[in-house]
Amino acid sequence: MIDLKALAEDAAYRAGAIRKGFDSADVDRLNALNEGFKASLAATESLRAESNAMSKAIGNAAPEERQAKIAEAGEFKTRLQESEESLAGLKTEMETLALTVPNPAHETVPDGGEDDYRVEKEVGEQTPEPKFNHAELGEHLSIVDTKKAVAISGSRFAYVLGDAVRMQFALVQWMMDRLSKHHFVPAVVPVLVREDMMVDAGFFPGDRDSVYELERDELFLVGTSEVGLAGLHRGERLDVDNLPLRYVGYSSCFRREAGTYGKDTAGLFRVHQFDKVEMFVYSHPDRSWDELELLLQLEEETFQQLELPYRVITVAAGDLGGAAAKKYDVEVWIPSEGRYRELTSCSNYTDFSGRRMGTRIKTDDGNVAVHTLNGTACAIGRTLLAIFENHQNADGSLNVPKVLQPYCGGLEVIEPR
RNA sequence: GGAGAGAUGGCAGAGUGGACGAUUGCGUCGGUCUUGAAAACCGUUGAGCCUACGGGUUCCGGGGGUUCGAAUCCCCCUCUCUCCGCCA
Repeated sequence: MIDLKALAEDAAYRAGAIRKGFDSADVDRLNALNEGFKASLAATESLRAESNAMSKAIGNAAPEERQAKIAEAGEFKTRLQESEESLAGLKTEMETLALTVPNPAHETVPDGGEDDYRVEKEVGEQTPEPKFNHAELGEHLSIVDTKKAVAISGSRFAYVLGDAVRMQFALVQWMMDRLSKHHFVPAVVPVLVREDMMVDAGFFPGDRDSVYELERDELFLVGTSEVGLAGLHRGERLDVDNLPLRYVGYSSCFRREAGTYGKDTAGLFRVHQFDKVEMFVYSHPDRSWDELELLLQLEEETFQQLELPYRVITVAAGDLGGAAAKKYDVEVWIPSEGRYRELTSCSNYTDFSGRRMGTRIKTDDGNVAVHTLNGTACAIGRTLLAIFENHQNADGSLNVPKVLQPYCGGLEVIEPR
């Protein structure tokens, strides 16, 4: 949820929403609705005050006066009801529209759409094209099987097998160890959540099509553990002294990938179900931009230590999604494709989700919505795939990255079985 | 899945149609006393929204309803607990 007051009064805030593609006519319409709502609220409340006073008077009235007063109050009530109905109508209209307004882009975010990102840095030397692409290598080493998965679940599912599974849990354990040094509290979160949780976390109504719905139980399968982590302090007031609160979630993630037919059909890159380690931070508003830089730094270190060449981009305003005010993508070099592909990202949602969740902090200026941030610690499927491509030997065997070897029982090389 | 009980402020727990935004206890914060602390005593202490900053209004799990008036009565939903069944 955006800050309606800021949208009306703060030109920069308004401009940030419009840069994300929101119609400026709708901003005007929303502001007008808000004004109308406030006027109607004041009118309704003063009628209500009158009505309350009348009721109170009945309680205190002498018995012989009661009937007359009750009749009078009954007549007055219809006026109040009319006013209440029109107020409710305005409120619904305003809230429905307000929910569609995106969190304004930060001033450091470039204009434009998907292709208008800004490259911040490139690190590492691009690996030459390997013998096998990631999908081929997975089959070659019998550590990924998509054909069998298709038979039981349809396209975009995969089995991860054998030493790849050892690497998967090595990645998880390694991340947990590293993040615990930065006081991230580990969390395994619910992957089935209610609709209002999807709204409050900032995903609905915008991303509804990309989420699996279990209609019979009125539950939704989350696309990221971020949903569960964002809901952890719903309705709470957090103590300033405990901030920042950092969590690291682990869960399976489910995505419908609607509208991506024909894209990335091979291997693990784009599947309906994958496991992910996710960072999530509750921050004081004054500190959230520093926290974003920390998340980025942690993500970069991951690829430095895994010895994967990468670059960092700042995503352009039009490609940010509803909730993020700013987002970095960290893209790893995929030599078989000759391009960088997104492996992790981190975003500052500022107060967008905190306001919906009712997660607030007590400050000298009263209670304010907490800022929330999230960042991918490790999207496991894509990380495995990047390792397949970048650590492949000429003979088609695969080197286990050095930092993961201790977590894989000393395993150094994966050979065909 | 079946049967029953419940949901009230930071926590515990009263309140069953008008005096209740809510008794009380604990906790919180401030003070008295004390070299300091504890104890004791005195006081303080929920949140949202609107505001011409005087105030107004809403909130007792959520949503509807009855009534001039609802924490209290009625309906629906959600959740929690107990017993049975099932189960990693």
